[in-house]
Amino acid sequence: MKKYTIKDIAQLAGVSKGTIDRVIHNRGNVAKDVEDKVKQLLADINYQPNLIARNLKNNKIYEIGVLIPDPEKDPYWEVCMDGIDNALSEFNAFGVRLNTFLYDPTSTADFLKNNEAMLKTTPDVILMVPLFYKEAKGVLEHYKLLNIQVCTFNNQITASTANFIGQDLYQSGRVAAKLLHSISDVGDMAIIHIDEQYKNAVHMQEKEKGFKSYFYDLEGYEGVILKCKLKHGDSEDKLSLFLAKHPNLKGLFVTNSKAYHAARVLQTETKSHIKLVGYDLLTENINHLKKGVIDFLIHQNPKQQAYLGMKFLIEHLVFEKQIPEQFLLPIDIINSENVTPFLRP
Amino acid sequence: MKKYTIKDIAQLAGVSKGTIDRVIHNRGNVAKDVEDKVKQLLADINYQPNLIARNLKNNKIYEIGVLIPDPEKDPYWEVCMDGIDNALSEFNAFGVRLNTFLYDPTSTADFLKNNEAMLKTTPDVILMVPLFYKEAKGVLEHYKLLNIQVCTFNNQITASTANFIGQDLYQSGRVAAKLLHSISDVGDMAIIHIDEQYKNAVHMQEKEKGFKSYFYDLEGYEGVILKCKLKHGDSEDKLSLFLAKHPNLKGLFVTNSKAYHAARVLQTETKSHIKLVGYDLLTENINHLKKGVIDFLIHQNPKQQAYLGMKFLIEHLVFEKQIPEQFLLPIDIINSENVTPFLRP
DNA sequence: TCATAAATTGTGCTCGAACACAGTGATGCG
DNA sequence: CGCATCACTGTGTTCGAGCACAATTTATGA
Repeated sequence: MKKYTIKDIAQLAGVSKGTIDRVIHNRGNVAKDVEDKVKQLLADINYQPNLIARNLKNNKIYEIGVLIPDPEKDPYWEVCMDGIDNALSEFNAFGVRLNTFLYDPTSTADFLKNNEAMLKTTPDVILMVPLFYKEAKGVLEHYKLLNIQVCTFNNQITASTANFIGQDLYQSGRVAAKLLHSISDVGDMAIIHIDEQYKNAVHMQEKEKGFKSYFYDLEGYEGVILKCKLKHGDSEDKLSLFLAKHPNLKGLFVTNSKAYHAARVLQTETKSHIKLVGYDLLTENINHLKKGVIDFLIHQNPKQQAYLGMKFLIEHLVFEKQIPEQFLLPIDIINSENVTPFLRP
Repeated sequence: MKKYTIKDIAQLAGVSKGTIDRVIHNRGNVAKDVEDKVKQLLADINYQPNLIARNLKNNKIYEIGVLIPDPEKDPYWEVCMDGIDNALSEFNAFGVRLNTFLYDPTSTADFLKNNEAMLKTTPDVILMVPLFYKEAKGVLEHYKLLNIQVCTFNNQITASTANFIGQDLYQSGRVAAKLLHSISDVGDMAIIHIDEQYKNAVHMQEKEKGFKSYFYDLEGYEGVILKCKLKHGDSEDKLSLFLAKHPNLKGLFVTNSKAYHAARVLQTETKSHIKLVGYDLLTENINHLKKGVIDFLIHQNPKQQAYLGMKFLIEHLVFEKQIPEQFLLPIDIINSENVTPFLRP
């Protein structure tokens, strides 16, 4: 069995392949009746152009610019590189090259500096984590002017045209709430924000809203939802005080990957009646999960996010596929027993 | 920037592209010194052949045989077709055709009959669910003789050469145990097998083993692990009796997608102190999950399994990619709050 | 030494889509 | 009529790898 080719169609229509090509690409210069006839024929046999042949001419190496936070500054980003490498090795036969730029996640200046450096490599497409709202917005507009296709992940910049890959953070807050509710005794809950500047605030605000909404929706819930912001350095002492002040606490929800700080406090103070839910599969979090100090982790799957971003961009370049405007990953619930398969390469 | 082509390498080595081709494919008839030199060169520049050009000649339509249980007989299989369709539409430009055969999951004869029918379509590769151990083993051996590449999913036939996609069932039993342990009061646990013939027994046995192992590993656990087998028709009455007989029950683990049967019983008897964990996102299960009668579902992701099987097979045909011997999906934990994103198309 | 076989190497065509360019026929206009 | 213009159509080349076959060089034997 053979696939239909342009030549076959030309023969069927009694014209030359040049005319078929003109019809397919709406290049004009085709007699109306011939055009209609060919279009009908194409529809009838459901013609699918051979992507392999279509891309044969294109033997350039595509440059992919990658602009993400430096894993040395925050280990959360380590696994992203694995996801990118996975995508790269899957598509390495299609001629793509990476230009990776790592910026300091605490410095907008460094973000802009690395962006400039990346643009110097004249990327065809860009994969980025837009940590800083204002700066990222400007940068994205610049890309648009340059007509560079972008994929963003992890942080959603609202009202932007960039294609985004990530999670529904509001809903993930609700998931955390449901988990804490199902494992805790009746009592108060606390939302703990650790080590986050205002710049990243959208993140934690969304999660906080979702978390609260779950308990507000509950009928007959009598506990109180507390909130506690901790800063780098004094976080564990401050949390200790917070726990002492609220003896009726039954659950903690840490809104980012730093749940291990809270876990340390709970462990040293042997408060095993306080349940703990956090985010992300950092080694230290996993250790506490296995010991039972952390009860659940929500997996934001940064690796998969980065992988998908790369995949979308490459398939866009090579096969002219459309990149979805928004791609939300499922919210993975992790406990001590199902953590291992999620750590696979 | 250009990619290295055979022509480039020929020029670099000072020979013709024919010779390069002979070296790459070990076709012989190349002088030893030239061969060494070219091989060195290939390694130095890390030559990657252009897969697009390599496959250009191949304009045949590949026939993919699909042999899976009939969703009309068991709704668990409904979503498989979606996964297959997804893969198909992703790769439809590469010329693949599907020949789907649905067999009655309760009849080995029907399985064999449909297998015969499928083989009549002379498939190039086969995707199948090997429900029945003995029959599937014979069928797989037959495929091997015919030199047909196979992907199996959902059920692992041990000691077979077929490429398998699925989950670690032992571990998923442990996950269920951990979940029940974290949400239940201290008391007895029961493993409920519903509607399964001995033929599918490997399934439930593995899950049962995992479930038990979790509690046996626990230090100081005082509850009892009970077991209850239910058959079609009388399952709900029998479960009712079982619950009455064991007043100290605190958790139920249903080892397949039929947790909704148990949920109905718990609901009518208003035994909300008994927690319930089951498998799979059937509509009825989800309804009970949202009402809070089922506490957690473990998602076996049959849709993703089928999708991956198709993807592996097509990439094998089109790009000569290796199919992994075994591909284990992560064990997804689902509660009422994170269920929605998992239902997406 | 020369014919012939064997070993090695080079050439040219194929695949399907894309596109530049050449070719055809009809019409208009001085 | 001559010729330019226009609308449309056909032809031929390109991409990179693969492979058949031609061409060349080297080895062998009488």
